[in-house]
Amino acid sequence: MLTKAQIESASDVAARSLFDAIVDQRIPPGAPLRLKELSEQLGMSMMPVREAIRRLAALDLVEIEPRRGARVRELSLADLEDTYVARLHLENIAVWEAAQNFTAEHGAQAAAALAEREAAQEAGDRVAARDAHERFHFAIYEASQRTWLIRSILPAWRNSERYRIDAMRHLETQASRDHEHTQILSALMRHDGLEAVRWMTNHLTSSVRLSAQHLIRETGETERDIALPKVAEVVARFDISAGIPAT
Amino acid sequence: MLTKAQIESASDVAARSLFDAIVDQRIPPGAPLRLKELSEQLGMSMMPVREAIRRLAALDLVEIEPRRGARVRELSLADLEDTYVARLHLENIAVWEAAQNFTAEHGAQAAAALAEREAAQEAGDRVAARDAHERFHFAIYEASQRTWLIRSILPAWRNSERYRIDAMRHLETQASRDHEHTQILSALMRHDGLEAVRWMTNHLTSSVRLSAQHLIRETGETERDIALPKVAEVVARFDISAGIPAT
DNA sequence: TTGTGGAGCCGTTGATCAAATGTCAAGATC
DNA sequence: GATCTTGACATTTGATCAACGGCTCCACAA
Repeated sequence: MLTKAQIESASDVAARSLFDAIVDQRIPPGAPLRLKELSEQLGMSMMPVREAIRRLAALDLVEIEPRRGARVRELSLADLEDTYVARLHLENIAVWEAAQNFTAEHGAQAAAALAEREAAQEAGDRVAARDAHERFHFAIYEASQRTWLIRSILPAWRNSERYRIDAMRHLETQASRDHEHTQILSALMRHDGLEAVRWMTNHLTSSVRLSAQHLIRETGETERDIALPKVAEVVARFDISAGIPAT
Repeated sequence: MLTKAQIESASDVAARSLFDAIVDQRIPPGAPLRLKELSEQLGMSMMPVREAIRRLAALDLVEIEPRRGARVRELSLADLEDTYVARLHLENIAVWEAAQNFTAEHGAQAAAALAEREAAQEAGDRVAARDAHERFHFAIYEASQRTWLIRSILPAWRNSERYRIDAMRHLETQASRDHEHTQILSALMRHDGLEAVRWMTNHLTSSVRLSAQHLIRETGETERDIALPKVAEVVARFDISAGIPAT
């Protein structure tokens, strides 16, 4: 029990609200974010809204032009590809290092988040599902104990959330993703870093393919295959380096 | 020539000014950042200062406690080690991928920044030297064309700047660092990714050792060796993955 | 096509509100 | 009698608000 609920400042509310609205595309890509309009909607002054927008700009979800205001960054296949290439690099490193230090407590936290995600999914609460999903992944990365590495993951993660909207709605893909999640987790509990990396790579690769298909259907952007590193190549990098003698 | 100098907002000025002051330790670790005090010093209102502080908090240079204000994050050997482990991972990937796409123009930009850095060093202008150094490294990373990867490097980079203060003052270490810089650049111009990674790893490893020595001397923190991955191990990871057949 | 005027909007300001801490004195306890 | 605890008050400081000033863009006319 919390002795005192951590107060949520007006700009916290605004930032959360705007983030959800952008990720759910209730505010579509390219749309301008008018301070006055948003402050009236949220029942607060312009300043907290302004600060919230700056925070989202730090995550590159919105673009700010000086004296011109902010607008939601456009989505593109190139940005999607770039985002997932970064995630593949960063999150595989985190998972690899997490495998060595993974404790039962890490496992419990991750499993709890996973359960919450599925419950929220059942209940149709997309925001809660997204939140729990993020907690699952980062509970895993926490085990790597690489603070700066974990921090560097967050912006790309948040950006990729913009592409996941609706792309994951179908039940069969959802089941397959749940399978990947549990496989990653169980590999980590066995301290099998290589297997965890393998499943993580599969997880991200299948995510980006679904997102790309959805984006192409939705926006009519020219269809092309996204250029990701091969799964075998990614995994091999970790596999072999494990056998290097410590000079 | 710029057709019109990009106007610099008050918060831009404040952010730059505070960043320099923190990195140069004119505002020491642990010191509180009082809005009123700083706004008077900088000759502006509290709000731009507040925004600048929030920006620095996004880089984790300062810590914000709600309703309590901000203070400069403390330095520690653990944080130093963590920062450089992240940098080793991230910047080696960037350099590796940069090698493939490196053009003469990238090389020219990087070389120019390097020259500026040495000139500023001669002139004793530490801020300009730091700025040029950052431009050199990021000119290289730009060649990787991995936007999100490059973005994720910046926070850890900026954090490591806090530890470099004065540690690099001696001429002989400076000369050795210049050598490393030119070796990285020339390897990239030859598209020799492996050699570039090797020099980058040396570069970061020697940087972190100098910074650690300085920190131990300065703060009297318990001396211990920092735990970094072995150079051979880091390099081998890239070496071998290059030979993986593209399935 | 180019110049001008007006409307809209952002960035900044100074003032106000509210929370948190430090101070100080009175009372309780040893 | 000395020390610690407790509670209210005052002060400091961050968070928010409403208004001002200046820049940008668009429409319209020459």
